[in-house]
Amino acid sequence: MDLSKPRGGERRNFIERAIEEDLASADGSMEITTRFPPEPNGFLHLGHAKAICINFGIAATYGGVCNLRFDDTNPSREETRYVEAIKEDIRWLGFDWHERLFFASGYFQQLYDWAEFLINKGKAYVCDLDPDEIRKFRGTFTESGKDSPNRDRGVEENLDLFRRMRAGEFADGTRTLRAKIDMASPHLVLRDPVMYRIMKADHHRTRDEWPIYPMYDWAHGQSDAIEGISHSLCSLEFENHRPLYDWYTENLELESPPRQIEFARLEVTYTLTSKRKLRHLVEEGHVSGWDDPRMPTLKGMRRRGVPPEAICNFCEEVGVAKFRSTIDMVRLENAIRDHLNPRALRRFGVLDPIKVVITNYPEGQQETIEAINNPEDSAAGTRQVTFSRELWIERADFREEAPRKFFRLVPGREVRLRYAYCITCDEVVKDPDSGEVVELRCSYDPQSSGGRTSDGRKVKGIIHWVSAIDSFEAEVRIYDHLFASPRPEEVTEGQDFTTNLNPDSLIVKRARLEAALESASPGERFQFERVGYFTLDEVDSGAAGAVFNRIVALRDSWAKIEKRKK
RNA sequence: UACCCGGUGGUGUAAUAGGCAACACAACUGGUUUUGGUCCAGUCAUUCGAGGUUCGAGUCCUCGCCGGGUAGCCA
Repeated sequence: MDLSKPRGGERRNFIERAIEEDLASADGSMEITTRFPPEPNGFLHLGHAKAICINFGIAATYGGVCNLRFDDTNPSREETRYVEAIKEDIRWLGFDWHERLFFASGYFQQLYDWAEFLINKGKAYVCDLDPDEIRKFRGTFTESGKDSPNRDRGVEENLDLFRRMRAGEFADGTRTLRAKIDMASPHLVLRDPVMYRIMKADHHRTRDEWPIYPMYDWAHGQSDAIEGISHSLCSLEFENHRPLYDWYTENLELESPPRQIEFARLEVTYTLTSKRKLRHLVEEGHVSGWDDPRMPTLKGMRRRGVPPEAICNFCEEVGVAKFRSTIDMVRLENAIRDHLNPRALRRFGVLDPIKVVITNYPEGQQETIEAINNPEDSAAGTRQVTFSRELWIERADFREEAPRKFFRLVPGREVRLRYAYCITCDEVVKDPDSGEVVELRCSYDPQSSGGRTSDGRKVKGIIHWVSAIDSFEAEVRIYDHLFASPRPEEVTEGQDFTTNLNPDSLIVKRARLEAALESASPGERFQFERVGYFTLDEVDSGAAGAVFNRIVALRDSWAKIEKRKK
């Protein structure tokens, strides 16, 4: 996907259509500017990726820019470390805000001045009600609210009180500045919303400069306006706030106010995109951290080995709409495979090794065999793999009793070892106590070099293998969905969403990998043939040995057949 | 019960000024293949309901039905 490519002839989503209408009616005088406005109180996840792709993508499509603006209006939970982490994640995804890095806290003075402007116009007042009283005065869905006793304070008194709020004269929570709109409005958000609250907290950027902080509604639209945002794209939960968003820009008498357009946030099966719940998983130790490869956080997916391009392609493919949909996780997995298939170098990795001895292959002998690095890309070249008398193959590629359509190794049957020889299983050696198969004694057809039979007989089964001589042992982590349920948030009453966690979301294997993998470096992604895509775990690989993460499995139609039979 | 927003195959997203419901994924068939991968071909919906306007409605109007959101000094 190329986000910078104008989509002239292509289909547009409802946001693009709205923008094109605005562009047309502005008659050349409008420049498209968007913004991605995270609150620095947590790490970015898959849901944010969609917002990032939309905002940066739209800007690129229409030749505009996208600002990165931290919405840091609530110091009680925001930290600089999140600012840095968020910047890193956005860059990793492949987007660049250039010099357009902003903070809502950078506008505190302008916001304050605007507040006085509204007070002077008689459109804002200082209210002495406490939070509980404000709630009671607000009324309900069906009953209108009651005016605050302070609603008709004079301008001078309001100004005086507001300045004293700003000077820090009052205790936290004792007063607010509220917009004077309409306590009888059917839109609850318009019933004299709070603009400022008193909060003597240490702000990550302005420290103790301000004892009052603007509310989201008062800060966001105005920040948009200051930055010249043309289209403020946000998720559906802000739809109810749009009348207020517009009220502020109207009453501030701003020219060319930004237009807010809401879209449905990304929802994916078998996972969650709730900051609060993800935090719970981390804090309760259900995962190893924010970067646990099973987490839908960008840090987690990065460590897992998911290519950022796949995430962007996925976001593009699933589209943008106002319908609250849930995307099937297989779509993400597919996007990952689609991106990796033409790129990832092929290697052999045996996850669950079982020893094979080629009884008619001379002891001590070995040979090197050429293997293709990527059949999808001839430029990727070839590599040498070692063949020897003792090999490892996948336990799943052997059955004592072959089910129907099982093409792999079975006593008395022949399979091809990819790029090497055809072998026949002659004998099964078991552990006398456990009955477990510990070794397969096979014979090879010396005429079948490269897997081609000299007599033209067909050998349908083909399996991967590694030599016992130069393969090495490594830990391989097989990840599955973090949750066993497609909709983890749906729980029977009295239960917690963690009851939906998938107990098998991580399975650790002691694998045997081909020698070429020993030089794997962080960030490289491989396809272990017939198994899946893997990458080196940057955190846990070390002197004690390599650790590989499975990014995603290969499609497995044999598994599908077997599942269907049950 | 007030207000706001939605409803197109199994899942999503489309459908230029109303003009043959398209694309992708999933599923199922089959083909190719030294990865049971990839790739290729085929099958799979009368658009929530009822009226109305119109030569013609997924698109426009009316009335319903169903789903989501909103009563933080969170964002």
